[in-house]
Amino acid sequence: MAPAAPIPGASAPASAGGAPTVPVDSAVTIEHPADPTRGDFASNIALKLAKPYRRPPLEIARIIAAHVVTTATDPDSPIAAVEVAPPGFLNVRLSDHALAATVQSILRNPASWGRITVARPEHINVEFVSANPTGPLHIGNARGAFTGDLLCRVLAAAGHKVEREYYFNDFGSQVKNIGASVVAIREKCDIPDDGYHGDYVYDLARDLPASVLVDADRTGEDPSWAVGRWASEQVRSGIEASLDHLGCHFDVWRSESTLHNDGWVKQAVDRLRAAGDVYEEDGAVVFRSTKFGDDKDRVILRSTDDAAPTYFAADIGYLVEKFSRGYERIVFIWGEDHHGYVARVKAAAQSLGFDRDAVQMILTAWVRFVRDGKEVSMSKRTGEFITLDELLAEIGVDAARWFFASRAASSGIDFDIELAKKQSNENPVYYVQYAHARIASILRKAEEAGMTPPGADDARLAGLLEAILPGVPEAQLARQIARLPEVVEDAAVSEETHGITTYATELATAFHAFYRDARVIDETEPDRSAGRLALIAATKTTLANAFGLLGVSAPETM
RNA sequence: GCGCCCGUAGCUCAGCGGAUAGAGCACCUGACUUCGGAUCAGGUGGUCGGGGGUUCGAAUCCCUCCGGGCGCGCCA
Repeated sequence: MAPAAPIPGASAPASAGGAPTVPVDSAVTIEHPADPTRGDFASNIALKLAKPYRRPPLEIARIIAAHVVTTATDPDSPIAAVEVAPPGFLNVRLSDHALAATVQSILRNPASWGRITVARPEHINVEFVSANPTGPLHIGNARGAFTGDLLCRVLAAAGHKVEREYYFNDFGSQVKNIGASVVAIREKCDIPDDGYHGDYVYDLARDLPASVLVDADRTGEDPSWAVGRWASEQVRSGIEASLDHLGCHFDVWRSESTLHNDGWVKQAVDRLRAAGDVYEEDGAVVFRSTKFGDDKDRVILRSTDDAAPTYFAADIGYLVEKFSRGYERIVFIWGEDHHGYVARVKAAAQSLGFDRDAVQMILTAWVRFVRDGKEVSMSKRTGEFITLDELLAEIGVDAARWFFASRAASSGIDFDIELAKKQSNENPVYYVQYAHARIASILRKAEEAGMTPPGADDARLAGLLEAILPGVPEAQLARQIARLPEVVEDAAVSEETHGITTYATELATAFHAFYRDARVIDETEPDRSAGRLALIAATKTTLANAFGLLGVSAPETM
């Protein structure tokens, strides 16, 4: 739940003289106790120091607590109390003053609430989806879209500079295959065995402009290629429209052919050669990837005259091209069926002289598509699949985003669209959105009653907030609000986003509980009402910003 | 055969070295003459796949077995 935060400088203990130097590693953590009555933060540092100091953890904890308490007598200290709990935890409680200051800062600058700056911001390229434009996106491809879009939002919120990229193949035989399929339908012949059969292929055949065939005829080109290029561009722009509908935008669309035409592939092969990491075998050129930990060496050219590069060769060229743009980190989001590919791409990066750790692969687990409890195979070739568009039409963007955001990338999903439709009304996203709409409603009502929440620069704000925070409902809500930045950090570090949906749900629960116990609009208690209005305004901002991380809408009414 | 991922409540999933293993859905019992009941309070439900080991402490780390998924083209 909480980040495993190393404590800076924790190897310099405060006890008098003769203290051993204690190596502190990531095993020392500060986290939120599962039980909120234990305080706002808990650390296991005393447990970790017990062994090197050869003292009981409880005793060490008491020494540290005594030291912290003396500094906490300062009225401006954010720490209100430090407690020691068996077997040696240190539990720290935040002061109302600190909580009030947090709420105030949210109201002062709502847009930046939850945005943080990590220790080392990077320029990161994230490539995802990258489905070949041979058919519309189906829910299998779509997982990468959800995962990648969410990751990019989180990385950006954490202070990284992020560029989103889609790589598509317009070079290989699949292009010709879809062209041949379209041509076959057009000429009322049977679709070839390796062709495509979905309804969209028939639509393409219907929409194909005659000029494409005429031009091919004039130049003497195989019409399958000419039609294939036309068809794949149609499909690609359809994919872009689907992703747009999802709220997922790409900064760069890169085609494989540009890598070949602009010389990146050749340059990459030359560099591998210069590094002495290629050899020739059976008339092919082979990259010695085993030198860098791969299981076997990989063919990069199918002949020795620099012709016929393999798909892998294009990927190596792509690595060179991407790094030439100055990224410090290059992330690929792949389906787990590509896991065998990780070692060879990292090997290539290393041979090319790049940091292999700057190349990172995130693998998403399989989505099994089930209908009536039985698996249905999805295939663009057979045309049997559920498209992203259908999914979004059936259950809506918000419910779909929440569904995928709630699951770890590594967690396999059984997707039953009938079940998803049935359950979409039960999707927790509505529960959280309801909390947001309810706050909006209260704020509207307050305005009608002539009560506006105190502004961020209202001199009375701090005092009004500190006056209400001793209240249990207020304090619990404020503590939930205050967690957003660390939730963002957690998500950015772990590169998993489901903590955000969990957090948003917990925040909504905290608000609903507050709503039950604390009446906001009360003309007889103007000061308390003003403080509570400020608190729920900050809650609304926090919910809205969490939705922003998820790409989910924040409705004023439902 | 080799490699990677995954087995946690009836279902879908969190937790990934700490304090009593959690949430949503489902099921059961309650709660509105006041700011939105798409709500709230409570309850039923678990050999964390099995077995060893490491540790003060294991769902979490290591070994092993069982079950499931995915890879192991000069395809893309």
